[in-house]
Amino acid sequence: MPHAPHSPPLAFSNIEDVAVELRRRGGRFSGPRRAVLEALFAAKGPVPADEIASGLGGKLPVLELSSVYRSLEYLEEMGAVRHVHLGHGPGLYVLTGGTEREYLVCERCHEVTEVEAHQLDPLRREIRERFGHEARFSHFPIVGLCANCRS
Amino acid sequence: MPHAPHSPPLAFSNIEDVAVELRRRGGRFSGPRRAVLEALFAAKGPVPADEIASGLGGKLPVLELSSVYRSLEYLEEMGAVRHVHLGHGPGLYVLTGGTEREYLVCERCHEVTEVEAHQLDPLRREIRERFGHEARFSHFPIVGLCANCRS
DNA sequence: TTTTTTGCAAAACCTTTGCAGTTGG
DNA sequence: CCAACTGCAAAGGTTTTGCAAAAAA
Repeated sequence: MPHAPHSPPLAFSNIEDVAVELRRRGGRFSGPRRAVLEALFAAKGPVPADEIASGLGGKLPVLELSSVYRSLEYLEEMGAVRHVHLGHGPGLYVLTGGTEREYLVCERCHEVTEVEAHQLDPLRREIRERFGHEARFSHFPIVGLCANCRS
Repeated sequence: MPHAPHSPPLAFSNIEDVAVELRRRGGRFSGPRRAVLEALFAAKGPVPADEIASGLGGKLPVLELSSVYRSLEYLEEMGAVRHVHLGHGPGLYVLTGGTEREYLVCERCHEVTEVEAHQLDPLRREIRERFGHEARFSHFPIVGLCANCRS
């Protein structure tokens, strides 16, 4: 499947893959780091740190919020995780790898539409040609009116 | 949450125009509101609330930060002001009206490029056709690598 | 005078940090 | 064992809020 995003997509398809890379870098695969990864693998979309800390509503271990932030920071540095800001709330964390997703948010009903990154490639080309800027829509969403709210 | 005024872009070209509309809505044209507007008219780009509060570096009156936030909120509700988030710092406020501007930010060198809104119309069309979403790029920037950092 | 708005202080919210103790390798 | 990591507590940065006093109309 030919989609060539920008950076080499370290696709970690399971927790053990992350553990291996983490140890390769001299890191330790601690309880909290494992639990954060479990939460992220279990989550269906981007999640805030405090939801991870509270064990995604009860099924996973409860963690110290500051440790969650530190784990997320570490995992982000190693490229296993990224975060997005879809509005005014807290940052939301997702696993990288697999099919990269980007976000459209409706400013009226706040509906969030996930799209696969390569679906925005024509836009990226347009922007590159026009402004020389290589757009990633990976940190902030495209905000506007969804089809419903337009009418 | 991103709120852009959906109604016709009221273009206020000077402070008195805002004052008139403000009073028409039953509001009062107080000292702080005037000072906030002066700061925004004086600023060359989007500015954070605390810079407005401190009189843009000395030439304008010093205001209470909470009053600045309240004034900005009011002016935003009446469509004279909007705010953007160009990164992880505080929100940045700008006047609406006149030539609307949108922003491209380089994720490496943090350079901010202002573009006139209509320059993004082809992108908007593309997005509308593809996702039915009427994009405004007015609240978050388009983040990516600028021409320089790409090479 | 009446209602809105301000100033101040305090809190709320999200995130980071210092440090002593614990733990993974 | 020892560096890396965690828990806890505290602080940092941004924005909001409650309330009595001040000011606009």
